[in-house]
Amino acid sequence: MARAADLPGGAARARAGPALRLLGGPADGQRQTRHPPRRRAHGQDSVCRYQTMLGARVMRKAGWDTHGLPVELEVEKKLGISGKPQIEQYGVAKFNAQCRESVWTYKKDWEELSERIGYWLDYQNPYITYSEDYVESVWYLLKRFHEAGLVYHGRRVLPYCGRCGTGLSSHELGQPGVYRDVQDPSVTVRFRLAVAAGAEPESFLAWTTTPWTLPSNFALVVNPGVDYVRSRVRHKLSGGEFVEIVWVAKARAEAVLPKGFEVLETLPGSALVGRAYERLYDNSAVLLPNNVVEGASGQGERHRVYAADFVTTEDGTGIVHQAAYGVDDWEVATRERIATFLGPQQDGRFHIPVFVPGTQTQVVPVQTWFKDADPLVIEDLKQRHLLFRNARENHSYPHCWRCDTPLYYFPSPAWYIRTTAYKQRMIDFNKRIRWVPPEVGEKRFGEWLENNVDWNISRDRYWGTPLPFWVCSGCEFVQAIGSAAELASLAGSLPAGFDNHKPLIDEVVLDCPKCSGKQTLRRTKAVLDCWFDSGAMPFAQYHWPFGEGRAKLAEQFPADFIAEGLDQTRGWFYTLHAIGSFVTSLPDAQLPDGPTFKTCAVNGLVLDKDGVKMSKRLGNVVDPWAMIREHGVDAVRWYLLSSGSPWQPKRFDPEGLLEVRRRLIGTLTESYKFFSMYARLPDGFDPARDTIPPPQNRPEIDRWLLSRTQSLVAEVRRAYDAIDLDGACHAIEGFVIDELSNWYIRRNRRRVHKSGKGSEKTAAFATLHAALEAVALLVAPLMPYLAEMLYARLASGKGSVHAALMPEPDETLVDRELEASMRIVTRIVEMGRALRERAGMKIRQPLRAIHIRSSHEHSLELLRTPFAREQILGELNIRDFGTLSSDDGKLCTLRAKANFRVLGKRLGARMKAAATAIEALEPERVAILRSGKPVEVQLAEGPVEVGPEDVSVTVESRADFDIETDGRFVIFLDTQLDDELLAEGLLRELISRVNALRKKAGLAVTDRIRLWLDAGRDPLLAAALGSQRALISEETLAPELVLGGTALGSALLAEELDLGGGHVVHARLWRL
RNA sequence: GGGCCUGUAGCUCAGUUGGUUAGAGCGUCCGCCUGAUAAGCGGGAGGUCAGUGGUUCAAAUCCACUCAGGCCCA
Repeated sequence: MARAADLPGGAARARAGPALRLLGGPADGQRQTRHPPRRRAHGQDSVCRYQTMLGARVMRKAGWDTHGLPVELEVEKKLGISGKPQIEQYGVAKFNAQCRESVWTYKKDWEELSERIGYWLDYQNPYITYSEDYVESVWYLLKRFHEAGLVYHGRRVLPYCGRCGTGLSSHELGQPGVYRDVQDPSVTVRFRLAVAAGAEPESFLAWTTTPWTLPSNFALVVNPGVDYVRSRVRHKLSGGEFVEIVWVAKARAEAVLPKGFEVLETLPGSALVGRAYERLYDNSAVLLPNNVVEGASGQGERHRVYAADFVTTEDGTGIVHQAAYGVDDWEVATRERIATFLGPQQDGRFHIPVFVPGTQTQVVPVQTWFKDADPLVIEDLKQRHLLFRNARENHSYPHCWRCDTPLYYFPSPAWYIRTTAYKQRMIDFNKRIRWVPPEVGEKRFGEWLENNVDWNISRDRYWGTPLPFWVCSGCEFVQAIGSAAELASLAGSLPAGFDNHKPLIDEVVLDCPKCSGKQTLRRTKAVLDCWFDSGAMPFAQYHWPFGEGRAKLAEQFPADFIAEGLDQTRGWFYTLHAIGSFVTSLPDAQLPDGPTFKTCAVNGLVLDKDGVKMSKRLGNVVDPWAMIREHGVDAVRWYLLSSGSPWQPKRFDPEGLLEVRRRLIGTLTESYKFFSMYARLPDGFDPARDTIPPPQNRPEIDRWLLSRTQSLVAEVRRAYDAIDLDGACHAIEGFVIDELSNWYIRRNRRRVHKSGKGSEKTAAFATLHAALEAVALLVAPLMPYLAEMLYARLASGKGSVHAALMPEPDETLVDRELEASMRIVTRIVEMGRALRERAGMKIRQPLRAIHIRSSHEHSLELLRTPFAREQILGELNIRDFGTLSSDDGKLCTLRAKANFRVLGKRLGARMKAAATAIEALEPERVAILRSGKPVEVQLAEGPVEVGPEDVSVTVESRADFDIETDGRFVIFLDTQLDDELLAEGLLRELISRVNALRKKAGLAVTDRIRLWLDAGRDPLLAAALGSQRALISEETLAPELVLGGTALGSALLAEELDLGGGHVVHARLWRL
């Protein structure tokens, strides 16, 4: 098969047409190799192949996504180390070298698989996200973001492993075994009101399973819309009674408070907001600068009640303790601009001791592991009568998948891009993207943009694009670096072996321009979220804006088409959109002000046959190589693209591949074989040499197939244009199986069998050739291999099918009347077959006549054409049309049925009654309706006029002989047989049996035989044989035919053939 | 926990703006055919349209909730 590289100019084909600007989703040798077959590659490839065949120039630059945590994890595994401390110990330089190497582990396999499945990409000149040029482009982009004031430093709450000293990605949280049932404290704590209303102690009650976070408490939150009760509670103690006042959500009071509590007051949560309470602990823990909201720190008061919608009354007290170790908590802190304390730091240990307020009583010493603080805190609260309830509970809690350590959430420092600043621009641009299917753009992606939050672009890891931000240790001035040259000039010189990755880059120290050279700038330690790499590819793949990058991008921006999985909505689709929407706003970029990609085709994941996601762990992954070996690439591609909406998950069932092979591929190749077998014979067909009758001089059946072929071309092109690959598949499948093979070829076999030349035969070959060639071209984007094979043989000398132009429908060949006529023919034939079947009349037995009735005048006209007549009589083996007339209603009872859709709108509630009345209409009145006039129907509410369009008329048989009807036609057969018809039937049966004998004897289709037949004392049979010697000879390829008498010598085969109806013939045959 | 999507015959999937008896292919059963076909023809069985409630003359279709699965985000 032609490969990208084989075409003139390599992958970028120099053609006359406009460019299709494709953004290839990055290949990802690390993760995707040997993964389940994705539909993306096939879908994207098919669309591009189609565009190429329309004459477009398609750039097919391959790309490698090379950075990121998955790469690091793979290397950790390979080295047998785990976690950041061990990586540092191993050496970041060595570690990153391993990562760089590891990316290519599967390169060969990936390329080979792509090549094999026909995923047409240029691997000669791919972009690689870790390359110097790529990273430099990314730096440039980041610098532009920074210059535009869109980059800031803040914090984000992430699951953290204190032992490994690292945050975990959500992907890692999804690992099996991360969530485990464990027993944890479940405590309800009293937060004393700063000002009690009465003499009795008064508290807010809050519940937590993480007492170690209590020293870091900064606020309580309530749901403003929920009712809270102020209750008096009495506790029986050994020494007497203890009475107190507590606040909980009204809905939780029964569950939380002891029996006999007394509700004193009910208030909505909103009324509690702002109330102050006494802090549980003093600590001198780090007061976090609240960088998420700039300049916000300390504006909101600590230890007060705030409102938050996330508070529910499903568990706890309806009042929630807030510490900066939770996502919601952190949101409250930033929204309310509250400066927060942190007890345990990133190593999971308390760095500052915790004291009882106003005392020197130390509750939690320095270096305490966060989980070990739980009992210390509980014991202290108990001592101070602040523990309302102390219990333990089983719940699901996340653990580090590497080391089993319980995780905790931690507000980690992070760099952000303020995407919210140009959110509206992204929303507007999204409306200009053509999404396939549209819902993804409107809903999933649209709503994602509506709810846009700033993009956290930093990762505290090693193998990634280093963030090009140098920060002053003194004044926090940030210097963004936009190129290697800029860095070199500011630094004076770069270390030997500098490669713009960690760790060497971290040694580059710059002078702070703000602090007059006294302080130094050091690079922030983090690396870039590798999704930024992916989203930057439109620019970075050309090393924009350096060198020739500017010119190349101008040619290729924006992209016409991208395709990826639905899971990329917030991945690649978003990062492309977010980066592109910013870059196009830069005047000096000189790019069209619009979206980065114009069309986006989304496809679903492939699941296993039980609908479960494929994963190595479950062992339900389909090996693409094994599949291809067994079924072939074309079957796999067709299967994945032909069933179901491509954006929906696809259940992968190998049985389906078998079906594709049997039905479509089998039928198509056999159709071709039929053509080639006869065309290759000496008196066969040569399109170059033979005088081919022009279409208008060919028989109707040929013109029908030519017409259908053109209609198919139009339909398939429409489907391709709409990126409806499923639709294209179905149109092609229907044509090849039903029309080309099961109708045209079957109906025309005899024309081709005829020996010698003739315009009839040449016309059949030419027609078949045209249809097959069109199919080869139409399937080329979907089944590249079979298409190439067919095209090479059908159109030798014209080159690769993938370099050919997609045919355009030739309207002059389309004959809609003829197509309509054939549709009627097929319908009559189907009904005729059913009648024959029921009458016990085999097709081989000729019948005298078929009678047809129809009330559709036009249908009758179409039936009266010689073409329809020939097809029906030939296919059903009937001598003649009997009566062919307008339906007089004598054979059938007419019934009317209400057309609910039309009538329902008009009648509304009276619809039901009308339907009943219409069904009860007398046949005579139905006949009036059928003749196109309205009738009046009586309903309880009064008369209603019913027009012909308000009903559909059906017919029911009432004849005493067998008829068949589809409501439009009524047909019946004359099954009376005379000797002549019987004789012909016998003859046909005989010929069929003899040919079966030939096959049984192992003879080739072209072998000639000597045939001896003896009808014994069967006068009818004898007469039939005697009168049709020539026919028998011809049909059985038996130039030597002997009837009766003594059979000579030993035959190849001798059998007694039972022809049915008591007729038996003895047959012997010899090879000549 | 949130957003989006999906749930229709044994399997893979269609099912138009709500409208007649819910379809196709495969599989299965019965019968036929078998010299282009891992084919073809005729007929049959097989559905509480995930469930519950609602709107409506009318719901697979619209609404709400529940259950199950998927993707993404927490």
